[in-house]
This record gives sequence, C-alpha cells and structure tokens, in this order.
Amino acid sequence: MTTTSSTPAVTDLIAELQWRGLLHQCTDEAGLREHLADPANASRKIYSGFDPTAPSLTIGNLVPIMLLAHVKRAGHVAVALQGGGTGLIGDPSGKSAERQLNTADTVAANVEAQRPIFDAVLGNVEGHPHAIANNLDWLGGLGYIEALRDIGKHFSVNMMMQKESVKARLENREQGISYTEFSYMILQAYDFAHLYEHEGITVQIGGSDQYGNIVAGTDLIRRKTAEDKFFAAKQEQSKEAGEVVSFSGSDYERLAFGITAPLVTKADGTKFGKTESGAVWLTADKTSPYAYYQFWLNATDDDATNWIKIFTFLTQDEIESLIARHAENPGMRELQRTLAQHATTILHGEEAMHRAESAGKALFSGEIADLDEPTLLEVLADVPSSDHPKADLAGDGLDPIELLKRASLASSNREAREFLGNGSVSINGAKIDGDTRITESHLLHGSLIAVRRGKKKWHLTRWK
RNA sequence: GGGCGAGUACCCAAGUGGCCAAAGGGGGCAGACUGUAAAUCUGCUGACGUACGUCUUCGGGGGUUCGAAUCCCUCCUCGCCCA
Repeated sequence: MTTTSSTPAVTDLIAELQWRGLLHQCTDEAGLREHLADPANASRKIYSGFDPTAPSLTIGNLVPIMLLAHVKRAGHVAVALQGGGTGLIGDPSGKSAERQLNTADTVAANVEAQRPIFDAVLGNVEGHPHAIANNLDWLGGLGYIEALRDIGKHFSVNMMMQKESVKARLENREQGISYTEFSYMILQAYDFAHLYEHEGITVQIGGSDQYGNIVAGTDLIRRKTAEDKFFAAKQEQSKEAGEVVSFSGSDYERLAFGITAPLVTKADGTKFGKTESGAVWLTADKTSPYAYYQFWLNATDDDATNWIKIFTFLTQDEIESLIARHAENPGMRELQRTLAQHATTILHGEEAMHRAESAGKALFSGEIADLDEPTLLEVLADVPSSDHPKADLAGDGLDPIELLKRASLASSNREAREFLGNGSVSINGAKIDGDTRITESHLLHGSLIAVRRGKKKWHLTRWK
C-alpha cells in the first residue's frame, strides 16, 4: 500500500493536526507553515523520539506515532528515533522522582522489541517510506570532553533550571535531580542538531511534555549549526547583492521547528490508556488484539468523539457524519465500533481486527456452544486455559465448585459458592448453579468446556 | 536534642477494656437495569468452613487483666512546634 504518489492524502499538515485536536504548541506556526509549503522542498523530514524504557510502547506513545503517520500522509518523510542512547540516561520530564537506570543490555533489548511497532503502524500509511534511527549510533561514541566543549557551551544552566521538567524537581527537596537526568535535555537537543546537520531533519514532534526538550533542540541548532552554515550563506548572498549583511529574528527561527500534541485525556479526568488490568500496550504479546479492540470499544461517548479524530485516519467529513449518526442512536455504539475497528486495523492489521471483533461478539453474547471447533478455539485463543482428566466427568460428574477452583475463577470453596449463588457462572454460555454437576454431556467437540464467571472472565478447560 | 500529635483492613476513616473481624465512605467483585456504557438499585468484600464456628489482623515487641484496637512500658515510622 506504500505509494509515493505526487498528491498526498493530506495537503496541509498543520491544518490536519489542528482539526484532529493534535496540535498543542508550535515553536513558530507561521514559519512552519511556510516551511512545509515550500514548493522547492515539498518533502520535509520530521522526527519524533521514543524512550526505550520498556520492551513495548503503550497507547500513550501511539499519539506521536500517529503524528508521524500524518506527516507521511502529508507527503513528508517520517522518522522514528529510538532512544537507545538517551534511554541510558533517563528523561526527567513528567517524572517526580529520580529513575533507576536501566542496563545497556536492557535498553538495547527494548529498542529491538519496540522497533516492529513503528513498522506496523507506519508501514501501511501511504507516502514516502518512513525511517527508523537510533541515537545510540551517535551518542554512544560521543566523548565527554568533546560534548562539554561542543554542546555544553551552548547551554545556559540558568535556562535549563527554568525548564519545567527540571524546575519541578529542583523545587522538590525530597526528590531532587541527579546531574545525569539534569543533562538529559542536552542530549535530546543534540539529537535534533545531529539529525538536522546529517539528515536534513528540520522538525521535531512529540507530546506536550517534550516541549522543553524540543525547544532546547531548536535553540541548539540555531546557536550551533546556524552560525556556520546559514549565516555564511546569507553573507554570500548579501555580498552578491551588494547589500549590508543584517539578520533578523525570523532568520534564526526559520531553521528548525517543533510541534507538540496535547496530552490525551479522558473526559472523567482519569488517566488515558489504563485499564483494570494495567496499561494498554502496542504489542500483541502484552495486549492482545482482542483486548486492544475491547479497550477502544469500551470508550465513553465523549472519549470516543475525541479519540476517533486522533487514532483513526477517517476524514473530517466522515467523522462528523459518524458523530451525528451516533448522537441520534447512541445505543448502537457505531462510534465506538468504528473507532475500535480502525484503531485495531492500524496497529494489528485487518485480519486480526476481524478476529478480535468476532471473538468479542461470541464472548459477550455467550453464544459459543454452536461454534465449530476451529472457530471456538480461535474465539477463546486469548483466554486462559487448563487441561484435566476426562475421567473426572464420568458418572456423577464434577462439582462446579471444584471446576471453578481448577479454572482459577474462584480462590476458595467459599468464594466459589458465592459466585454460584450469585448466578454469575455459566458453562458454554448457559448459566449454572451450585447443583449442576459437570458431566461429559457438557463437553463441546468431545473435549472442551468454556467456563465464564461474571461478564468478562472466561476460562477454557480441555479434557483428555 | 526538647514538646505535642498520629500510625486501624486495598485506600480514607470511626472506634478509647468485653456487645469488635472492627461503624461509615471509597475502591473492588457479583447480580438487576442498560449500549459489553454512564447513572441507579441489590448482595459480597480478612481467611477457611454448607453452618452454630475456627484461625489471623488495629505500627513492632513486652506487660497488666478472666478479657486489649482500647490501659501500662519500650522501640520504630511519620507530621507539627521549639532548639
């Protein structure tokens, strides 16, 4: 699906981000508009950085990835920068306490584990092929003396202490901040400068908590790179024209730009991307496509209204009419369903989305008894399972209390009785009570019994 | 270093000798309703037992008492005030 057609899906990146609610701050909006619209440079290179603090990324990190996707759709080149070097230091932004340093091996493994996520999301977006870089490639060999002389000289400690990420920690006497984390900003700024110099990357995007780091980068570029290249060119140009050399403020600003996206929130004020069972991850090993689909499907009306703009590529018209239809008949939950379908497809592909969708339909209706064996196994693929001897079902059969304990759906006899008394247990979709004996007649396809407790907790038992 | 105050279950919080496995709220689990929602209502919520019950728990340790979350001693932690 990757194409390089001359007419991009999105003609104005800034406007696109704006209506989607993805534009929070910009270092120089007018300048950036001009920069992106320059017909001589139709394709700008734009990057966002990702911290390898875990072997996967969470749904919160999806926002800057979606920003990169829009970059690509707008005909520019999207670059995902993995922080294999900066991850060894630790970003204090948004952190109230000093962090435990990860080992180099852990960081390297995390970088590897996160990489497929970028290909998964960006790979299917039309536009110029995206790129993935790792800042360990240039930070790893950076000498301390060299860094202090070439980079550190451009940073005022006074300015650094004013940055929100640092200030918060300086004001907190309990926590403080180590020199290591204090220096993080310098490294991230250096990344931008390096990418600017060597790769021609001119725009950095990120979450709103990254604004300080991003500005540090544009500042460094102005001080470091600009003084050599830009002004030499300008001087040459002026000499030819016989003019007196002069620099205006805007000359400085037009070199590199930063955009941030707002922090995605939930209408009820709780943290976005958390469920009862923890964070929502972007890899199937940590959050299955089924669970991922369910996360989006369970969005409230207000949240779905905001999120569908952020996490799908549907057009403004499509979204507006969808929201209108939803307002007429909210019970249909077409809005949530569309969000879940598109978001799941973007990350896990269409096939996985369909599987997740039909699994959800079967599991929530409870109508699984009539499914053929392959379908049943597929529907229950993400559900915990266990093996048991078939002989236990012979004769009188098995006590349902025992079954619940074996399926880890109850932790004691007392609890099991409570659930059975509540009418919250069903087998193969049919409710049972404490008197129901589990026998061979309950077996589906000769070897399977699906147990459900409550609405959402399933367990598959296999009998041999 | 001195003075005062506080530490109770997953969290907040009441309880100041027996009626305390410990009020109330939150959270959690489950049921009804519903849109796999929100709101609402109901039940459960230390553990184990069908149950009269048994065991463990009110910062740690020790003591007084027939009996302690509650009284005494001591230690620890936190907060506020003074040095």
